[in-house]
Amino acid sequence: MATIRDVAELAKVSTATVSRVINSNGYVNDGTKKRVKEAIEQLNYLPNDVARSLFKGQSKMIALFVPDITNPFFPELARAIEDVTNRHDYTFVLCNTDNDIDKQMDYLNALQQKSADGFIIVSSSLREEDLQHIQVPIVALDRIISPDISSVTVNNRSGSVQAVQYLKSIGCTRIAHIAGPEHVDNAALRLRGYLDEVKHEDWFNSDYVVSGAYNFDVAREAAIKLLTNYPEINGIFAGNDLMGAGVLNAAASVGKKVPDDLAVAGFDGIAIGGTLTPTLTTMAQPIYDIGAKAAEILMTQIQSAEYGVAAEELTVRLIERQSTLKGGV
Amino acid sequence: MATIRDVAELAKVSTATVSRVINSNGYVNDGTKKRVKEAIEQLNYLPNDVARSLFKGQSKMIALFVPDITNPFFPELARAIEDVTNRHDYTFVLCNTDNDIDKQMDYLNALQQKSADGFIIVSSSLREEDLQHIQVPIVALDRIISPDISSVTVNNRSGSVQAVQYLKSIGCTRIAHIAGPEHVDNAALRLRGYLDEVKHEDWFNSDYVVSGAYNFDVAREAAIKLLTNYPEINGIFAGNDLMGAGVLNAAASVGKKVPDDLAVAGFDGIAIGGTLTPTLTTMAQPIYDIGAKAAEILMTQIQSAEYGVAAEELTVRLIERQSTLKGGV
DNA sequence: TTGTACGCGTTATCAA
DNA sequence: TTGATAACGCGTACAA
Repeated sequence: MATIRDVAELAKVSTATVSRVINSNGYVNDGTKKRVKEAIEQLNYLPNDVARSLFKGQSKMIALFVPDITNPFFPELARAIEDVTNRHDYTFVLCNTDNDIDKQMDYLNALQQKSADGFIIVSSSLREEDLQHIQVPIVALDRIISPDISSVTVNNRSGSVQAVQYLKSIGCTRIAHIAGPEHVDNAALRLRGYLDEVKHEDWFNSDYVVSGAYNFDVAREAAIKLLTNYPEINGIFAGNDLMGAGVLNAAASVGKKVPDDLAVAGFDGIAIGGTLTPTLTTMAQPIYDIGAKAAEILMTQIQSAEYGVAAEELTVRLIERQSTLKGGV
Repeated sequence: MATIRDVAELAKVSTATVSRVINSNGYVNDGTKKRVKEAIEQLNYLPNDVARSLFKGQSKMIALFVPDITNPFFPELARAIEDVTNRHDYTFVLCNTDNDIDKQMDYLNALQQKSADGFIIVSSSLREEDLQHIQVPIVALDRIISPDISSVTVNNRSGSVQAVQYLKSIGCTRIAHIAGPEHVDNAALRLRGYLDEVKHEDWFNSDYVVSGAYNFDVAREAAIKLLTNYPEINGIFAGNDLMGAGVLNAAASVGKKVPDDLAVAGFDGIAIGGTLTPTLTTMAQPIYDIGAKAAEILMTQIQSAEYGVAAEELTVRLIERQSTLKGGV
């Protein structure tokens, strides 16, 4: 690897001049500029980013923390963030945290030692105080960690209301809910939204709410019990698409036809919803937009130290698919 | 952020001694060692990795190139690699290449400038000559780029043979194949495996092979046509699980019951196969193991310059699920 | 318009 | 057993 000194020698100038040419900084004669550029070309010179980082205290590197990239919600999010990151000539680091506090703290330290310029964090365990020693911008996703930390979220509660209203509108008269883990903010909000819309119905029964743990198998078993014990149920709102898939499979097990006997809607809008049989109606989060927005906010905050705190709430939208469209499939 | 000099001053020693303590290098008196450690503790000192990298020419950072992390095959792969990477105190960089040559070259250059220590590459476009200027270890996944570059692959061809044999064994007498893109190595191999097993059957008909482009919708449409034109087909081997999902949906559209009228098997063993209705039988690649193996090889090669070339071929294995198990669902 | 020289924070060599 | 110092490659005051 050629260094700036090699270029300087070949072009018969000082390293300072080469540096000026590279960074289009300060005055440099057109003739010498040309000589320098030729030398760069000839030596196939590329500046050493590590030396730059050491000097600047910045690495042009940002990191995304997710619990597990294997969770189908995160790949699209990661893709969006990486796209923006790359467009700005930043490097994208991915960290799987399993929501483990120690792991997150370790990543945080390791990346600070590498002069990482910012973090985008999806975590249901990290608290404000865990982040206080971080000297670079942070954007929280999916939940608000503190009023001092920028965030991008969606309208989970009203989105759920909308989903349940939709199920009613297509004729469902007994609607159950498969809920996610109580301690996860968005799961709690989605349950609230469901309750907002059904708790005053005379048919409402608290047994219509069961826990599916955001997990396919758990949701499947829960749905089988539900449909067996309460055959009158003709609509299910699942707290996420993965559990929606479980409900679909459960329905087939107990001989309920979807959507004729039972309408099913999920939440999230992950890609697999469109590959199920029947394809799954869902309240879709604008996953790509969430990631892109978060990355843009982070880029802005990195560039201008005093940017303040951003708090964006994006909007979910209904995607109607076969699981609620009678005469579908 | 405290520096090594701050620690040195506080402990009344030179930076050299602090360095020795940090890296357990060379002799240092127990008493002074203690003083140094206390100073480190007190100042909350963490060594600056950028300075270290500059000195060593290594960054403790490796990168994974995938076409698109959104493709459901890659998250589990990425997870495995990141797990190993993290365990070795390396940082994991993720790059989506879209299989675009220019993008890959750009990433390669950018990461070399950052002194990245190694690359794991999934690419159907990168050629040996594109990689010749890279000075650090590379592991190729899913296909062999050159005999000089380490690789981890699976037995696509014999795996496909096995899949088709299995379909025969459960009673399929007319088996079609939805193939992936011809120019993708593994798709070509899987097609070969299918042909190995059926081309001499008297019922074999070249129209039984259709292209599904490794895409859900394309495969779905292709399968609908296939099942409509050739109602005698009672088994379909899809070149990957995504297309298998498309076949499942197609079957529902044309009123074919899976698995009773039609058995379906896919390839890859991605997680969504287990969330479909019916769940999808598949020839599963050991995705996590592939990633972990690749990462281990890379780590070894980074540590010992002269390690030679590794070429591992792992084995796919059949996972029987509802789509081929009569009496299932 | 250009060059000199220092500093960014480490590690390793050499001498003491 | 410890310390002074050069080097890693770059960017920027400051001087010329």
